[in-house]
Amino acid sequence: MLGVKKQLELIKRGTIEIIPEEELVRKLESSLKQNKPLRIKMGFDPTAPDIHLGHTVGIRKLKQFQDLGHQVLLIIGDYTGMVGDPSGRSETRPQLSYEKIRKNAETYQKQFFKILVKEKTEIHFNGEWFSRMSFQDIMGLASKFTLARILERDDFTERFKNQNPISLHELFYPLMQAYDSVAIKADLEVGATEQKFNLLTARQFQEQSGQEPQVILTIPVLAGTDGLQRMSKSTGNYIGIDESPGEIFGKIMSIPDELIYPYYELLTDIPEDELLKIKKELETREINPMLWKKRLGKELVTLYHSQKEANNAQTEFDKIFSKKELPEKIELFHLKSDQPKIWVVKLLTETGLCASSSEARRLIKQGGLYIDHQRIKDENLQVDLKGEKLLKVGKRKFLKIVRD
RNA sequence: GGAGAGGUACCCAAGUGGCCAACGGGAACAGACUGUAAAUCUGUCGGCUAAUGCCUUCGGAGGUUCGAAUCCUCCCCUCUCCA
Repeated sequence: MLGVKKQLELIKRGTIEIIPEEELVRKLESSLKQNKPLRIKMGFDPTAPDIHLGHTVGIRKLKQFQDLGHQVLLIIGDYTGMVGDPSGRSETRPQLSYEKIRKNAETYQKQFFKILVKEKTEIHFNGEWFSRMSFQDIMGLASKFTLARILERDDFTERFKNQNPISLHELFYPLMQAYDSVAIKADLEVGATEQKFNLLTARQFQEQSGQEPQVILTIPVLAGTDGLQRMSKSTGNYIGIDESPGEIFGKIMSIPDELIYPYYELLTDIPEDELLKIKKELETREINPMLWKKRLGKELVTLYHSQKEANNAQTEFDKIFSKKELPEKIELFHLKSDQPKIWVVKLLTETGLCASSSEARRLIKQGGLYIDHQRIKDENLQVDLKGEKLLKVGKRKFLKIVRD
């Protein structure tokens, strides 16, 4: 195991706060002395089936701890997921069914280990302890906290001030997350900055239970591909680590230029000195930022797929968007029809390229449709179905049609 | 339980009897431009229709009216104050 100083240096990279830092130093020292790894906790609520880049900021931090020889504990919030974390939220989260959550939890577990080492990771569902609690237990937990403390939180205050509803069950979320730490005796918990309140609550609970309180380590919240809101599935501005190389690469290319640097910093393993160089070049605009974006896309595809696929993704992108050529592979659609011709609009809806006829008409009027490289302007066109037809809809949808 | 305010399209948000398929903004989509699926600009943005047009929509259900998102009745939901 590395020395305390060296460990601390690594741990601090890319973190916002460590509270309290002296305690972490002390914990690291005693861990080293007793050769006993620290218990590092992070929780995830499986509210969507995918792990996205936003999650990986924390998971990568865990990986660091893992590499340093500490014990990583993942808490899958099957119970907290049903409540929905109000942190940073301006409205109540929709409540998910238990089945849905368990199902998401399965895909989560698979995706975690694209980053973490499975054998060295301990996974717990918080239903393990919550499902066994009686109403009495829950009341006991609730009695340790006051309304004033809960309402201190910015998100609740905002909602209250704006006269938005706050459901009672949401007030329990911090208590549940805090209790998780008690249940697994965490030494340190990693969470995004907006989690600070929940993380701190755990310290209080642990102390009251006679445990040494956990150190909290906060990491930045990753902005989504829109550059405005935090990355999340529900706002659709996310990049899932299980997505195809082409999608990951393309989505990276769609992020605003200002996001290039933060993404490098939080999502890649690029060494410090190179980071500085990138930052400088982006600021001075010496180089077209697109180039840095492409490299970023490649880094990420390499991380979650492979180097080879990363190269392919870039080649494809260049082909389609820079050179405006065709992609390598185009899906073939078998159109069932006994007519030799078909109305364009119908063709677009039948193939699922457009959701409605109106949308298809619009698209054609706007010049977004090409058939066999010819721009189609006539929305009444009857398309001859002889042989194979190549459709291009908008910039990025391609389809080959063949009549069955 | 009492008094008041509110529920409008994916989101925010105007609209208080016909000029409303519903202002504006965001998102999304298309086009132009750019060595970016960035930025910027332009356009589109309920459905069906070649089109004049037709059909469905403003929390839900009824009603008044030639005509309702707008008025009335009941119901559901949210917020505020009182208890």
